[in-house]
Amino acid sequence: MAPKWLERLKVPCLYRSHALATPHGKSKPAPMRLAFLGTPVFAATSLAAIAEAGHEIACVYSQAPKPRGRGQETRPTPVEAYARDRGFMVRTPISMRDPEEVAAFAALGLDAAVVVAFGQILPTTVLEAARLGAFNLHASLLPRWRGAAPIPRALMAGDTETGVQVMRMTEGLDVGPILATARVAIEPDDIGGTLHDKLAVAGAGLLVETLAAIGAGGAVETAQAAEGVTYAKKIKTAEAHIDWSRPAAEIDLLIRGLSPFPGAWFMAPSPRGETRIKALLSRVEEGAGAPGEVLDNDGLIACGEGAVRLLGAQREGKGPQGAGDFLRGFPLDLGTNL
RNA sequence: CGCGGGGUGGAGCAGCCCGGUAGCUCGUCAGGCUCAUAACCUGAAGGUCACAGGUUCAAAUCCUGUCCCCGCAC
Repeated sequence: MAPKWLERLKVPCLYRSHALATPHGKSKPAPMRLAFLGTPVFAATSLAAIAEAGHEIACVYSQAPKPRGRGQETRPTPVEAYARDRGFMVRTPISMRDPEEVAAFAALGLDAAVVVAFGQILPTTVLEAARLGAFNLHASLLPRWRGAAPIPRALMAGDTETGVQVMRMTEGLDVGPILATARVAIEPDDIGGTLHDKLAVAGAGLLVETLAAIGAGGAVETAQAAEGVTYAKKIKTAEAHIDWSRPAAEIDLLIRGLSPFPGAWFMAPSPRGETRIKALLSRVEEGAGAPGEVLDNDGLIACGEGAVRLLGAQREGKGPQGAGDFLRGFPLDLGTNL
C-alpha cells in the first residue's frame, strides 16, 4: 500500500480543488478587471481562485510553450492550460520588455495586474500600466527567501515557519511593500511537495482577500524589514546531488526539501551498472560509518555525521516507491558504498 | 524525429542477449511451532507475461506497429 506521502505527490490539479472556495463567504467584493501573469501549478491555483471570486480576467500571460519535456514536445504551462480551459484570452510573449507587448498590456485598461511565479522580470512600464499597479504573491515571509525557489530553500534551511505574502511590485527582486501575510507552519514531516500544496492554497486565498481589500481601498502597505534578507537561488542539479560526507541533518533536509521535485539524488551500484536514485523521503538516525556506507539491509546510510534512513525513493524508469517496495526491487545491501 | 529505462499472479522484481510448458521477495489464506509476535516452519490460492500482428514445430523471450508509465536533458 502506498504511503500517505506518496499520494500527496499526485496532486497536479490543485486548482480544481474545492479548498479554493471564496474565503469567509462574505458578500462578493466589487469585481476588478485584471491581468494574470503566471506559469506553474502554484500560479494556476491562484488564477483559479481569482476567477472563482468573480473578477474579470482580461488576459492571462504565461511562459511561451517552448519544446521541453520528454520527446521534446511543446506543451502549455499549467496556467495556460487552465486559462484556455476557461476560455480566457492568453498571451505567451517571449519577453514582456517587447515594446509591442507593453503597449498591448497597457491597452487592456486594467484595474490591476496579478503576478504569481511568472518567470520573467517585468519592466517598470508594465508594473505601472494598470490603474492600481501590479501585485505579486510570493511564497515566503519576506525579506527572507527573495527569489526563485523560496519553498525548497525554506525547507532546506530547516525553517519551522514560512508563509505567503502579497506585495506591491516595484523595481527590484521581491523588494516591494507587503500588503498581506499568511503564516504557515512547516511540520516535521513536510516535504517540498506538501509544503508547496499548502502554500499554493493559502496563497490563493490570501490573494483573493487582498484583492478585495485593494479594490475597496482598504489595503495597507508596509515596507519590508531591512534585516533578515536572504535569497532563494534556483536549485541546480549539482546541488541536488547528495554528498554523503555532509551531516545527516543537512542531507535529510536536502532530501525532504527537494522532494518530489527536483529530487535529491545519488548513484548506486546495481547488476546493470550505476543507477541514479532519487531519495524522496528520509529520517535522521543514529549510526556511524564511512560516508555513503550502507549500515543495514533496510536503507540506513552513513553520513559525515550520523546517518539517514531512506524511507522513500525512485529510480530511473520507475515511479516513486516507499522504502519497502524500493528495497525489495533494488536491494541496498549492508556494506555497499554509495 | 534530443537521450534513455520500464510495462511478468495483490505489491516489488528476475527471466529476454543464447526461443522449449513462469521463478524470487513481500502480501493473502490454511495449518504448525511459540507465553507471545510484524518472528519461524509447512502447505495453498492467485498470472491470456501491456495490446495487436508477424516469424517458428514452439514466443515473456526474435521482428513490426500501437497504447501507457518514468529518469535525463530542457
